[in-house]
Amino acid sequence: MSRMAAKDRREELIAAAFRVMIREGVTKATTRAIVNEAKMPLGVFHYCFNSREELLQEVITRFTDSWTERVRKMSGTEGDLGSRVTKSLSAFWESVELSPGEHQVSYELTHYALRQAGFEELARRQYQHYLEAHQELLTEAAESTGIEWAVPIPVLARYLNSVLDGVTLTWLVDRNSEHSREILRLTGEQLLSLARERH
Amino acid sequence: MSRMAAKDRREELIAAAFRVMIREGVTKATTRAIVNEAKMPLGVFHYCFNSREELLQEVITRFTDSWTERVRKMSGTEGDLGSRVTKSLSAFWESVELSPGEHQVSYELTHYALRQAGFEELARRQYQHYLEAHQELLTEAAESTGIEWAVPIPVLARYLNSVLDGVTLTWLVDRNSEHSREILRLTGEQLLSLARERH
DNA sequence: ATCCAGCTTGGTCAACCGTCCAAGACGCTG
DNA sequence: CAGCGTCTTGGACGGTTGACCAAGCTGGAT
Repeated sequence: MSRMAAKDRREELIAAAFRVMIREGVTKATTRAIVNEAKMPLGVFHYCFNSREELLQEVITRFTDSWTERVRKMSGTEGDLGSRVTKSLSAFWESVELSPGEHQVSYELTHYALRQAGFEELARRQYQHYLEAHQELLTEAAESTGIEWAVPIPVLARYLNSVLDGVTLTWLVDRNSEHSREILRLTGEQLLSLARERH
Repeated sequence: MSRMAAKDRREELIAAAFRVMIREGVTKATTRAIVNEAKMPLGVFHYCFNSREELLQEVITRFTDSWTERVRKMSGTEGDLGSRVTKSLSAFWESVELSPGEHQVSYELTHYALRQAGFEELARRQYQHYLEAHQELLTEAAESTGIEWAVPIPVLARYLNSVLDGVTLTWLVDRNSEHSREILRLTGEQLLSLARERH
């Protein structure tokens, strides 16, 4: 194998682990499966990482960061509240149908973290960031369209996050795209009914 | 060990497996952990089950059946639509806070089934039954209070199921009971806004 | 040219896993 | 009591896993 800095190898291993997880699930992402995917000898693994858990931790944090960033970019910048909400929800759903594996892995990682001693905080941080991203989305939408929400933003953000989580999970199981889209449309309407003129 | 029919041992093993899963997670429910929990020698396992998968399959189907039955019993039988909805949602949430482990295991089993070859159908059946249970709940509530839903029942049932799934999952991570209850209250209101006089 | 920190590699280890089996013990039936 | 289906048990097998290590290699600094 050509010589490579440990830092660079870490990156490639993380990317390889991510691919394996999407293809075969988190539990199947063993040290051997990962180095095999990265086309590296087994010994590399524990030269770059102290443990498999350390890699998993890295995967989780990167996953969280990349997804929150993507949520932030879903914010539309023009049009009235209705079209902005619709556009955001459509963008979300597009990402789900485009890469279902990523979302499936996301759930698996959450449940893995909830069970793994010392990882609970990572799961909490994950959802904390999701909720904050949705809060920003709602806040910005309200401010730039001159309305205010009839419900506290943190609660509304959690409502939004929950619906998206639930509809995604259900879709991952039965792949009913038609009904899923209907729910997002319905959710959009419900959201609009909670907006009122700023007093 | 005192003599016992294989059928009876199967039941005890299933129950033991269930306890182990709640305590330590689905992946930790190994054949040895299960027989140890049931205080039986290891050899018993493959005398009662052809494989670990066969046990898992049994656990999943029983879990599904027991939960759908519980959902059906959440249907209130008196009062107007508003109080019935509130009561059902409260009953649901009570069950979540009372036994979080069961719900956590439910998610883990779903994701396990989605990855296990030949188990996809089991996961589909699980959510199919949940959706049907919610449909019955909504239908019965509408009929006995003289209203009709402004949205097709299957879609509304999926909406309800998604919200409950999402809020439960989020709560399992951050345990924010206050906000979770707020969401259920909000969901109840949204539901009521979708009910109209039968024409 | 020498040196040395950093990188590479294959093999090895103990632990754990699902599965299987031989040999025996039990208890009902004829 | 003899026979036989059913249950019981401890041990064993092959495979996989995370982790570790000794030995060698590489390439830039001195």
